[in-house]
Amino acid sequence: MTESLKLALVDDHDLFREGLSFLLNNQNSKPEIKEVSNGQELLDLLANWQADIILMDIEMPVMNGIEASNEVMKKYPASKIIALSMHANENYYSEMIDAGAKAFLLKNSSFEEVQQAIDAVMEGRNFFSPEILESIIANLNRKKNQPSKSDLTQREIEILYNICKGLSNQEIAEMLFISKRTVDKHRENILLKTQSKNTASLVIYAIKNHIFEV
Amino acid sequence: MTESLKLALVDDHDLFREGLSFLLNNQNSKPEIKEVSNGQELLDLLANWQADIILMDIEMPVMNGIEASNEVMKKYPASKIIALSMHANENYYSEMIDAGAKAFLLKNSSFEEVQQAIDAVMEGRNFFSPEILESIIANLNRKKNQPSKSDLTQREIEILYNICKGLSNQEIAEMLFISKRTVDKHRENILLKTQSKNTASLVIYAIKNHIFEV
DNA sequence: TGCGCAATAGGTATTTGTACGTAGAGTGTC
DNA sequence: GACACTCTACGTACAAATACCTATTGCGCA
Repeated sequence: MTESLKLALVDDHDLFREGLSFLLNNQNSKPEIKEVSNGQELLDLLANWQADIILMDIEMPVMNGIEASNEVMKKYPASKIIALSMHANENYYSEMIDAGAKAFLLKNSSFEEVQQAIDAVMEGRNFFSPEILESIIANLNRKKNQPSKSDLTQREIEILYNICKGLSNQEIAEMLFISKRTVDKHRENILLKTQSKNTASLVIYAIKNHIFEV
Repeated sequence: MTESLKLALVDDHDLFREGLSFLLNNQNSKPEIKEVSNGQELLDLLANWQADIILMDIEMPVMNGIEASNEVMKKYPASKIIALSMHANENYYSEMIDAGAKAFLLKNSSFEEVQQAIDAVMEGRNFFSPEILESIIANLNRKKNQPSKSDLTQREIEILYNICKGLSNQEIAEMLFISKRTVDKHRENILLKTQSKNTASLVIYAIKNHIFEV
């Protein structure tokens, strides 16, 4: 008899996890399932139990799916990670794929798609929800038309984060022990890089790009 | 033999719905379950099939849970609505309760809590996730300490919306065919009412209060 | 060793936002 | 008819943000 599939479920929404776990348990081929509610718990789990497949949410407290995937792939490069996201957000899937995810599903996928994704990654293939594929194609076209301006430095992200918290340049300067003029300059550069024209669009950018959470 | 419980599941995330439906189906008392993916579909469904309990998501396309609850309670006042939300957002639950919801669960509740909520509403009681209760208490204290300043007029919401889109007061004035000084004044009033100190916090407020979507 | 880049900082000018006044016209309500 | 509230608008002043300059330091990479 072959060993059953070992499957880790990583999601902070207990109800979602419970439901999915139940669905997975009621297939013909019963996998061995372990549930955890964030990336840190996953790493703790994997220390003693090697998963074949990891179904991983992205937005999670303590350690999110992107960090967790990076860590997992460093330590266990053979892991098959299937990302489970709420939204077809451009940044999410590119970061998750960079981090080593083999498949990307939306939470409004059907369970059939989950099964397809599992089959695919077990055979070494990739799998993406149709919505994700659309979004990837759309992005490819966009990126060809305009040079990438969207990578902020760590310092710039820090400044932007504090802008979103409602701090003025003066206040940010005091907090970071640098001159207000330096913050002015950073802010100017951030506006340029993000192609925003004022504070309001800056904040929207920060939220869309998960630099600031509401 | 008593009739089985009639239960409507309203959520745009198929996978979540499938999982929950499966869990509900595997209890001792099997309810009759119908699934729909937004408020409009729910109303269509109820026209021919009266549900005892409606498990309803809040954030949904086409028609969200708040609008849907309002409509449902107008037409079928005996309905027992259990709200299922992603976040413990103050505005959400107060609006859902206003709209007639009898219980409020978070999606990181356990399935046991779902069962408790169903039992509670069937007996005419209310049920809230512990996190929601905490949040309600916290809000009560806040509201007692400071007079309510948070209701913006329609015009103010319109101005705020356009601020979030990155428009300057001048541009908003031109768009609405009013003086820039009037927009200045509106903006000032909005800052006051929302207790924000600048554009950045204003945008955050707008997003938190669903005046602007990212 | 030279190059690019991130982080720092200043000069200067203009635009935009914030703050505190006042006030009329319109609407709905008690 | 008095009152409350919204939308409109202006005066004035100061604070903050935006725009376009230059420039030094340090660090890593080719």
